[in-house]
Amino acid sequence: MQLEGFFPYRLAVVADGFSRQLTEVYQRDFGLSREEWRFLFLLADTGSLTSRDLARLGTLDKVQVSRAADRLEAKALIIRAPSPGDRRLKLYTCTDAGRRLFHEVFDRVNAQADQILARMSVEDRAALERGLSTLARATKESGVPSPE
Amino acid sequence: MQLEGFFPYRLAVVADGFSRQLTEVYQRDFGLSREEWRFLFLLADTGSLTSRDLARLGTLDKVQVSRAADRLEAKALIIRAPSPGDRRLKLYTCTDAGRRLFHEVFDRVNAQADQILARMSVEDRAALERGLSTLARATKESGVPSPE
DNA sequence: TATTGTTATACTCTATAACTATA
DNA sequence: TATAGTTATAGAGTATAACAATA
Repeated sequence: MQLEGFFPYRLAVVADGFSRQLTEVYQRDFGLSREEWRFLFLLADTGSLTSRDLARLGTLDKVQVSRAADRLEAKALIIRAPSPGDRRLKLYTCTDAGRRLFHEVFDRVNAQADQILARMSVEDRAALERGLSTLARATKESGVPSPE
Repeated sequence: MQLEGFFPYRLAVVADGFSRQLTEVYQRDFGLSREEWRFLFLLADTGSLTSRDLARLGTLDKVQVSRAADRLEAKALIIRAPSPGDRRLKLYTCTDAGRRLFHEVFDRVNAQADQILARMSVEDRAALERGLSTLARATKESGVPSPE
């Protein structure tokens, strides 16, 4: 067994290489961290979300959410307010500037992703989608001891 | 476009989740860093490799190689010697203890990976392999401005 | 002069735990 | 008491540059 042929290694290297192409765009060109980018992404097209929603939907923990919120608030891209129902929770809303920036960044990131994915045939992309979805399910089922 | 459906996000999350299951084994149970693990992997079944080989084959830079070598040498898992041909280069060789440890770790890591992959059908695994290979090629071709 | 391996440094990320305020 | 958000801290990882040895 060679390292290059070892599936886990290939997955890690390919995912990292692909991710790096996109990270460069939102980080270098727009000064957004990965957490800020995910945060904006989730908020841009919804009304408001709580920290809990953001953490769950964006695969972030509460510390990451809190710190990303600090920076996004300082840039006036989001508004942070106590949640009416339960005042321990915070409710986040995108500002117009936040929405505008997100769409600008999204176009650039998406274009970069498409530039890569367009080099694959439709069949290969479909295979990747399918394989990725089933791997996601398998990983989740294996990590969380499945109910029997 | 939802974040959960955004391909780059899904790829990053799935790859990270899968990797984490394996990292735990070689890190928590055997105290190996990712660099040490890759280093041992490359060396276990070959005679000797130079730093340059290890860097290229293991997607590591020269600093990572040098530091991983420090730790592996301290554990007596590898031997480091100047390369006869060009004495600026170092030549690394696995000790018997290194080989033994590698195979022990490999069995455990592989079992963990199989536990996840076995939850996928043969077809889904084939799709994943195919998709991953073509994505690797597409990413490489896109990153390195292709010769025209 | 250029390259290799090493060392140094600063920066970011990650994980964890304490702290506060609300419930 | 339990939970949410914040803040603090230590450790790991990353990127870059300086440096000595060799070519």
